[in-house]
Amino acid sequence: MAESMTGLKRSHRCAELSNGNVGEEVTVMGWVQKSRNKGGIIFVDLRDRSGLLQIIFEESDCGLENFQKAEKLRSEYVAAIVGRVCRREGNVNQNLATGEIEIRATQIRILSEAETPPFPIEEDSKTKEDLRLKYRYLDLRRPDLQKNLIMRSKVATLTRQFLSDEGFLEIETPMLTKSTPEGARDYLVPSRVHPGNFYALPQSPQIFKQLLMCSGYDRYFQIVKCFRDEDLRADRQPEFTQIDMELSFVDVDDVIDVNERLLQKMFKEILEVEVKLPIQRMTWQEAMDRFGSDKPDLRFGMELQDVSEVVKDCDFAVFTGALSNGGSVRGINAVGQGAMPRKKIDALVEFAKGYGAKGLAYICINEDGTYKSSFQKFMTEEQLEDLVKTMNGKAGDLLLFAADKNTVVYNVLGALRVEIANQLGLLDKNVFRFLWVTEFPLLEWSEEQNRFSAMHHPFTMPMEEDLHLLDTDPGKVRAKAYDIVLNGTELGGGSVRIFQNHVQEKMFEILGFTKEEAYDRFGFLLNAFKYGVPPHAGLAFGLDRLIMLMAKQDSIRDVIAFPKVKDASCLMTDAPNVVDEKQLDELGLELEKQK
RNA sequence: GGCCUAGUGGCUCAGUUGGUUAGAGCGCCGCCCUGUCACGGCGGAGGUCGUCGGUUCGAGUCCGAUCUGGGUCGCCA
Repeated sequence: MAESMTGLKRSHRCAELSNGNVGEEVTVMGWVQKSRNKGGIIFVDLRDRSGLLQIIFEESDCGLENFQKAEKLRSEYVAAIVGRVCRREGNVNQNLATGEIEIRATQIRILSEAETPPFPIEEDSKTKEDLRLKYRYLDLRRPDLQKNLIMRSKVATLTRQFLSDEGFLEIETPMLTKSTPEGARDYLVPSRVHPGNFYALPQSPQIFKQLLMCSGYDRYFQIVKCFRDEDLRADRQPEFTQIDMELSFVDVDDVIDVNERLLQKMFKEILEVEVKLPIQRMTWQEAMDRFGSDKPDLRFGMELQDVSEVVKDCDFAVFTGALSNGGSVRGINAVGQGAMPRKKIDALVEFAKGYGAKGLAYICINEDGTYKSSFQKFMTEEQLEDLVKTMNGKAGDLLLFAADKNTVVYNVLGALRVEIANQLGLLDKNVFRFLWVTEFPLLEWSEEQNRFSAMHHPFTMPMEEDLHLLDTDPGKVRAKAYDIVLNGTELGGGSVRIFQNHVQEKMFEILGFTKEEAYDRFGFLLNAFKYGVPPHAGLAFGLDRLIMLMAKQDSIRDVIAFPKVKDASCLMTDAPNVVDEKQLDELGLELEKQK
C-alpha cells in the first residue's frame, strides 16, 4: 500500500551526503536499487538522480512496524527514509561515492510499490535498444542517461550565460511557418482555418533570424528545435536541437571568434578539456585534397596523395581511364598494415564499392621489401617504385588506391581512411580535435534536377574575389561559409549572408527561380532588404551532436530524452498514429485508400 | 528504395553435420540468515525458439516471404 509523504520533507539527495553530515538526522527519498535482507538486518541501496546511498534497517533503531515495511521493499519501490547519518561499522565501499557512510533508518514510508521492471535499471545496460525505448521512462532512470541529460542541461545553461554576456538576445521564432521546398523535406501541418493550406515546421529559423537582423536586434540566439523529414542515422533525428545565432555588422572572423570562445568555455567548464585558440582553419579544397572529406577527422593522419602524375603512363587501364575522363588517381597509406590478410583487404574493397568505387587497387609492401599488388603486372618496376616512393611506402605498409571522378575518389578514400582508423582503434573519444573548414563552394551541380543548388543555403554570400565568376563559371565560386568540425563530425555551420538585393536576386536566378517564384517564396525577405539591412552573418550548432561527442556516446539517441527510431516513429507513444475521421473532416483532408 | 546485421524464458546469451525431454548466468517467487554491498544457503516457477509458409520420417537449426530493432548508401539547401 502506498503511503502519503505528508509531514516529511526531503532534506538531501542521496549522494549529496558525505562524512560532513555524520550525526545529522536526514530525510531522503528515492528508488530502491537493491535490497539485501540478512534476516535481522536489512541493507537497502536507495537511488535518485544524484547517485546511491546505503540505508540500514535494524529493529532496535526503527521498531517492528518499520522493519516489517523494510522487508517488503523490492526493486524500484519509491520510499522515504528518515534516519541518522553514520560512519559505516562494516567495510567501506570504495565503488560508491557515499561508500563511507550509511543512513541508520528510524522511519520508512513506502510511497509507491513497483512491478519488476522489464530490464535491469543499471549502468552500461546490455539490453537491446528497442526494449529500452519502449520503456524510455525506465531507461532514463539509468545513471548513464541521467549523466548525459545533466550534461546537456549544463551546456544549455552555460551557452545562455556566455551569449548573454556577449550581448546576445534570446528571441523565439515561429514553429508554424511557411514551407520552402528547397533542400530537406518539410514536416507539414494542415490548417483548419484555411482548408488545403499547410504550415511547415521549421528546418531552421534561418530567414527569421535574418529578419531580426533587419529589425536591429544585432545579436540574436536561440536554443531551438528544428525538423527535417528525412531518413534517420545514428547522428540524425527528425527533430533535433540547434544553438542558433546571428550577428550584425560582422564578417567571418567575428563569428568564428565568438564561437570558438564559446566552445573553449564549454569544454573547460564541463569536461576540463583545454581547447587551444585559435582553432585550426582549413579551406574546403585543402580538406578534400588531404582528407577526402569536408569534415576531416584530424585525430590521425593517413592523408590522401594524388598520384595521377606518377601513374599517367602506366598500362593499367583503370588508372589511365580515370585520368582520361578528367578524374584522378589517389591513394592512402595504411602504415604497418602490409600483412593484412587477403580476406580483410577484400572486405575493404567491398566497403569502397559501397561509396561508389568500382574497385580498389592495392600494394602490400612485404617486410622483405617485395610487393604484392593487384596491378603490378601493368607497371614497370620503375613506375611501381615511383608510386611507392610518392606514397612514402615503407616495408610493412599497405597502399590503397582509388581511380575515378574526383568526387568519387574523395568520397571513397575519405570514408576508407576513417574505416581503417576505426579498425585500428585510432579514434580515441578522449581526444578532441576541432577544425574550421572555410571557403566552401557556393553551389553544387545537381544531376537529378539538372541545375545548381546551394551547398549551404541560398542566402550565403559569395567571396568578393569570386563575384565575377557568378555569370561565367558559377561552379567555381567560393562562399563565405564555414563549418566547425570535431573529430570528423560536423558540429555546426554558418555563413556570411547576402544583404544586397541584387546579389540575392542573382543567386535565385542561378538556382533556376524566376523573379516571380523568388518573390512568391521569399518575398518577405527580399522586401525587407529594401528597407535598410545590416551586413550580417551567423552560425548554428547541432546541440545533440555536440553533447554526443562531449558525453563520448555513439548515437544522439543517448543524449535526447525521447528519441525516435529509424523509421521516425516513437516506440513509447507509437507516434505517428491514425486520427479520427472527425479530425480529418475539420481539416478538409481525405485519405487515399491504403493499397 | 538498396546493402549488411540481429531476433531462443523477464534480461543477456549458448545451442554441433537437421535427431529423444531446448540449456546457462542474472533476475523473479518461497524459506533461512544481524555487516551486506556482484551478499550467501536451500527449494521453485518460467520458453508456441519474432511471424507465416515450405522442404523433410523429423526443423531453434535448411529454403522462401514477412515483421521488429541496429548500422550504412541514396537522401539530409
